[in-house]
Amino acid sequence: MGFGSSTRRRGLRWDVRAAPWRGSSWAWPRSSSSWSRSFSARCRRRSKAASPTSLPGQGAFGKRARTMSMTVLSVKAALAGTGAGTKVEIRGWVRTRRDSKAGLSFVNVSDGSCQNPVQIVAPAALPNYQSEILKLTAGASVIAQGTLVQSQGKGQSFEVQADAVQVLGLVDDPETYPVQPKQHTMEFLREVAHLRPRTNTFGAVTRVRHHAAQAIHRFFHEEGFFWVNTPIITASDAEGAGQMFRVSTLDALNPPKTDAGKVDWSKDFFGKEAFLTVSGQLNVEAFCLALSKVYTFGPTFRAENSNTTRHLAEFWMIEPEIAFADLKADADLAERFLKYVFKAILSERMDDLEFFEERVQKGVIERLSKFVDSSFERIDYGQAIEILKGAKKKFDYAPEWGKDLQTEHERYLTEEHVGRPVVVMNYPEQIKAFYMRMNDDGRTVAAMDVLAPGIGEIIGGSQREERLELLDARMKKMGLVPEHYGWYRDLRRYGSVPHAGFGLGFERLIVYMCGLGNIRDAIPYPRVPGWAQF
RNA sequence: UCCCUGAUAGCUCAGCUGGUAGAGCAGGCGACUGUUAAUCGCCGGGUCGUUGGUUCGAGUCCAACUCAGGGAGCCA
Repeated sequence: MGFGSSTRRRGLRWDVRAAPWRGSSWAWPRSSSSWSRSFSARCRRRSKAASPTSLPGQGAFGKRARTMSMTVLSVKAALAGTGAGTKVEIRGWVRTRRDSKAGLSFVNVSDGSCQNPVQIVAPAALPNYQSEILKLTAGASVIAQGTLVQSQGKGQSFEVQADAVQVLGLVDDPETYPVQPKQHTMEFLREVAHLRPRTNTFGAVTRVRHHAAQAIHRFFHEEGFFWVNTPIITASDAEGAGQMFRVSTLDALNPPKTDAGKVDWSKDFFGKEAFLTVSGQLNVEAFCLALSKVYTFGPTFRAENSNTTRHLAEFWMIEPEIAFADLKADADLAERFLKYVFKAILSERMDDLEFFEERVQKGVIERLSKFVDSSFERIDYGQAIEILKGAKKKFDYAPEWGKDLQTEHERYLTEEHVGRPVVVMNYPEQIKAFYMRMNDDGRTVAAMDVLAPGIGEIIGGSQREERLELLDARMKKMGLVPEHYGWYRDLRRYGSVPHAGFGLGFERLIVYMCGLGNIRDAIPYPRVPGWAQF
């Protein structure tokens, strides 16, 4: 489908500079490379005693620092002018350095607390100005102490007039330091996943991801849900949701064999075959039928060989499950849920959204704003097929009752036909999972997909089949053996009630909110077929 | 897994119909400056993904392989 509409091979770019704080030329003298070779040695010296170039009592962790009423500030707090006029300490990493003949250098420092860096004004009179400050390059770590003042220059309201700039770690060989103050492709930065958190984009993604996760827990908590930690290792005979990663302690080269010559899994750690979970849904249903409103939020693993912009082998999934509920209640929950999370990001991380708007994808803010303000349309799958058949638009795949909706169909429905989020409900039973509840028409099940403009399907859910006979019938129809689902069937034997839930890939939510073009950039360390570096 | 496209300097790219490689940024030196991706001058830097093949000659043409991106399928 492609999340970023304009994303071609090298479509997405960014750089480490923070708008509107641009970098500059920041040449530093290096008559020889000896400083770099002695770098680690100097670090060791520095850790033992105050740097010889440091001012007395200025060491950040020195004894006198505590007696000087120095306030350690985040960059975020400093830019907000917290404690203006007082002595403050800033700790972070250099983004850019600009030198002035007027006898000072401007060092932009970031600590990840917010999008923009703070400008440290370092006068040439500092004892380590020649020896260290002029050698600062992107990525170097510093602790700056000084007075937080209103900036004399344009582009920022507050800056720090430094009394001391302690250099903790310089950058070894700045020419090859991967995170340069320039545009980089997402593909390149994936190869330096340990350094990409230092870029504006990944700082912003990380902050949005955190706020989204917090908002999700807050939403469920406020609605009376309980968070259930379903198992990551599962020995279920079948879960029926894709290829699974095997978990085993057997010797892969020489496993124990049965008389029939097959691998003897009874000798394995769990006494049977075990895998990484592909879904917590079946497990959480048991808690739903006791605690009424529950959800999972945890890692999920799929061993599918799918190499796309929207699949990961390891991702985080959110799966709420509600008892005494039907499909309509499920759809209502999905609508409240998405709007709550998007509202939270709009109000809490507008600085990062503005960055995405400017550098990653135009229109992301409007897309989210419209989303939270519009009511979701609800249509039947059958209606959807009729709408698609009557559409003037030519589809690569002709819509047909009984076949699943293609991405092009979903996007037509939500973007062109309705123009806002759509919930498509009641799909043909043959294209949906065994646990979905059979409708009275005998040919559709109570399944739903939430389709959103700009992405297509974002949530999939269903009312679960709570009637044992019908559940067994559907299992058999789909070639599953009911006896393999003993504990799951028990839930229908002992006080069964109508219940429903849905699943949502956390990273897909991040992609949508940030306007990213590839899900591999929505998770700190992506795992996909052929790639598990870092 | 299938289809398409691509792989040239630390990064991003140019290199037309085959005649032993260029730019911008980054880096080094210098000039200039309360600067904001500053600007200007000079300099260093590439066995053109790998292996074969065609050719007098291959970054360029062919084949295979490896990796990457996009799309599809599967799905969240």
